[in-house]
Amino acid sequence: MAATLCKKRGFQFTKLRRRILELLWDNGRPMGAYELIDALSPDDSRRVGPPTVYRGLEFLTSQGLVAKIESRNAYVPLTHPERDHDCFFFICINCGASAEVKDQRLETLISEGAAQIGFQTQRRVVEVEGTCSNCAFGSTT
Amino acid sequence: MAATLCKKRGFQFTKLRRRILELLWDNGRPMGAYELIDALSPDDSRRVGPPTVYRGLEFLTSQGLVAKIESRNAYVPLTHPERDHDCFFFICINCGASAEVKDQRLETLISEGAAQIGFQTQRRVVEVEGTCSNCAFGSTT
DNA sequence: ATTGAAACGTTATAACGTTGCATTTCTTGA
DNA sequence: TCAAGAAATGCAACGTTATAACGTTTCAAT
Repeated sequence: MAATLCKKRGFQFTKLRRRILELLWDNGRPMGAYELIDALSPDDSRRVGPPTVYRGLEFLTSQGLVAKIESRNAYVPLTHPERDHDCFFFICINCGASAEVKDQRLETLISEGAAQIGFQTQRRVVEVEGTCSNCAFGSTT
Repeated sequence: MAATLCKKRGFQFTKLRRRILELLWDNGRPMGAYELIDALSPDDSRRVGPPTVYRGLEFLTSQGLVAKIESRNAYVPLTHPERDHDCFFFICINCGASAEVKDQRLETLISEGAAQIGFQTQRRVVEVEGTCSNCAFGSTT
């Protein structure tokens, strides 16, 4: 996991942070914070608390390793932690799969609109909800 | 309020719905559901319950009169209920003001991207967080 | 070893949203 | 006009998502 290397920005890539990131990658679709809590909590041992997970997510988000899907209160791992661009997402309302997209033109368009009203952009949230090609096919089954 | 007329799509524009919409317009910035509950509840009389407000918001949203700002769990009144386009928003993280924008090019760009991956778009969430021109000026005070 | 900062654990609680069912209001049609 | 049915609202309880407050552990650097 190249993530470990990325952590040489002077921040610790702790066991907790690694586990959260791995869970997100393994899961394949956005996970809620409490879903992560369940996944992080072995049946036998003590259950981790919400703050633990939220702090982990906050850190990973600050490093560009994870993004929150605002329209679903769920979190996804990102493929481009190097660059600090925001990503855009297509999210299937049927299967929950989310596709990360980076579109320079979209960014430009938004920045342009912002400039026109003297708005200083700090974060872009672009989430497109709909049906992915897989689920569209199977819809008549 | 032209909203009343818009209601002649065969739906009732009840007192509750009207009040919620008026509160949103009067407030000038996004309001949370529980903020609306407070505003709807006169000190003397009985307090309205969450379902009441959420149902109102759901109706107004379905009619294109209100939109939810996903990144803030808050709701804003819309200026173009006639057309069923999604709107885009610039939201000030300092003062909370939100500016509604309709940009055909942005819509086109997103639809294009969707088409490329065989994605059938149902709803677009575009929210740009940052600092509005007003707040940027005052920032050194 | 000591210490100071960062990370984590724990409990409680705030904030946001939904379910299910009872009651009221509105409409419609004899 | 009035009964029947549909739509809307009232209400209590509950579920989900997120944070506050405070204590403990870990770990790197002296």
